[in-house]
Amino acid sequence: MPLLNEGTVSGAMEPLTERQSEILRLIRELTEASGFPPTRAEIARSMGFRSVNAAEQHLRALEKKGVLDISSGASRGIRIRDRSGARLGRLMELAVIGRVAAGSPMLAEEHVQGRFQIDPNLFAPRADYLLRVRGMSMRDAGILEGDLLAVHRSGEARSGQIVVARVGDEVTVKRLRRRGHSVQLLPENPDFAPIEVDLRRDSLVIEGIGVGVIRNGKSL
Amino acid sequence: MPLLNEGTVSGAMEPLTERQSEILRLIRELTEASGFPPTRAEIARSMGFRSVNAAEQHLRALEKKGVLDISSGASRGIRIRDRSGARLGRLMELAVIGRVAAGSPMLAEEHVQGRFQIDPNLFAPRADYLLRVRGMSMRDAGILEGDLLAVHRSGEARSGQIVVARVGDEVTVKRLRRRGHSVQLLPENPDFAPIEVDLRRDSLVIEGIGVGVIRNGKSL
DNA sequence: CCCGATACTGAATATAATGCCACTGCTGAA
DNA sequence: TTCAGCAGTGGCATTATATTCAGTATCGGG
Repeated sequence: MPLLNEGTVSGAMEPLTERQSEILRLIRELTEASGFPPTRAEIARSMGFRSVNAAEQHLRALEKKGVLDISSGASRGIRIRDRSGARLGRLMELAVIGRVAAGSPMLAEEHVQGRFQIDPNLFAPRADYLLRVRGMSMRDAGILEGDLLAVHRSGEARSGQIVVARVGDEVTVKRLRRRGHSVQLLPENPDFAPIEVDLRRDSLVIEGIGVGVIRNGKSL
Repeated sequence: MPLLNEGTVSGAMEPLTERQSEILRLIRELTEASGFPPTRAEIARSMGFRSVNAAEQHLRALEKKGVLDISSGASRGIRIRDRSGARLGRLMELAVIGRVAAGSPMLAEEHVQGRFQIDPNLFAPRADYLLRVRGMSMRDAGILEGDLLAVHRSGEARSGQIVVARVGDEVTVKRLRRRGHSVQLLPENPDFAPIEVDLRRDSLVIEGIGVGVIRNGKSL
C-alpha cells in the first residue's frame, strides 16, 4: 500500500486572440478602478460594442479558455483566474479549503472558501493550499481550531511529520508515525485518541504535509 | 500614564458598532472568497437577516462613517475604503523583526531579519510587521518559539488582547489585562509568571496588538 | 463549398438587485 | 418625556443584469 495520492493538475491554457486579450485587460482595469468586476453592458460600452451580447460571447470564450470564472446568475460574477505563471511578481494565490466532502478531491472548487496571496518563500517545501483546521486535536502542536494549515501536496510523508490524511471518509490533520505494517495518526492533545491504521486492511491516503500555520481570526 | 504610544493614526474615523464591524468583516470575507462584493441579499442571508433592508441600512451607516463607498445604482457596488493609505499594490512587504535592542525603536533597520510579501486582507486590522517570537510563554495560545506574530501597530489595546509591550528594557508578547491602576501582562503557560505593572510607577509602552500568527519553520 | 471559430448587431425576457416607505423595539442622552 | 441612533421586518416599484434567440459577416481549413 504505497500511501499514494492521485495528483492531477489543470492543463495548459489555450492562447487568447488579440481581441480576447483586450477584453481581459479591460476587465482587470475596470475591476481595479471600481473595486468590483464590470457588467456585460459596461464591457460593451468601454469596448464600443453596441450589443451587450458581444461582451457575453467574449466572456464565454474567455471562460472556455480557462482564464475566467463566471458565476452563473450573479451580477458582475466575473473572477479572473490568476494562474501562477502569469503574474509579474512571483507570488501565488493559494486556495483556502474548508470542509471537505467525503470522496471528493481536496481542491474541488466547492471546498474553496477563498484565496490568499502568499509569498512562496514563506514555506518550505512549497505550500499548495491552505486548509482550515477544525477541532483542537493538534492543540499542543500550536494548531488551533480555525487556523489555516499550509499544506504541501504530496502522497508521501516521513514518520514524525504532520500530515493531512484521508482515513475512510474523513480528512484529518495528525502527526504521522510508522510502525511496520501499521501507521499511527497521533493527535497532539491528550483528550484525543490516536488513530491506528492497518495498511493491510484499511485505506489511508496522504493528501499532503503540513508546512506551516497561519492564524488570522479572532481565535487570537 | 495613559498607555499611549507615539504611533498615531490618520484621519478620524467614527467608531463602528459591534454589529457594523461584523458586517464589514463579512463583506471582506465574501469579497475575498468570490472575487466580487456581495449583494444586500447575500449579506442578509449570511447574517441571518430576514429583510434585505437590514443589510441596506448597515451599508448606509458604514458609508456614512467613511469605511465604505457605495456606487449608487450599481449592483454589488460596494468598495471598502482602505484606511492608512499605505496600500499601493495589492500586497505589502512586511518586515520580520528579530531581537529588539533595549531602547531602540521596533522598526529600526538593525532589527529587520527579512521581509515577506503578505496579502493585507489576511489580517484584520492590518498587520504592520512580523515579530519573531522567542520563548514559550504564550504556548497555550498557540504561539510557539520561532513563530511570526503579525503585529498591528497601535499604542492602545483593550483588555484581553494579545499585545507586544515594552516593560522597562524588555519587549514581550503577552495577553493584556487591565486592573484599575495596574496592568497585568499574562503569559499563556502555567510555567511562567504574570507580570504586574503599576502604571503610577512603572513605564509600559504598548507597541502593538497581535493580529495573527505565521509558523513556517521546522517547529512544525 | 461547407464548417467552425471569431466577432459582432439587435431584441426580448426573466430575474437579480437597488432603493424607498412604513413600522417595531430598544437604548441612552437631553 | 421626547428624541436620535441602532437594529431589525416586510413589501414594492424600478432598474440593472444576465442570458437566450435570431441574425450578419469574415476567415482559414478540409
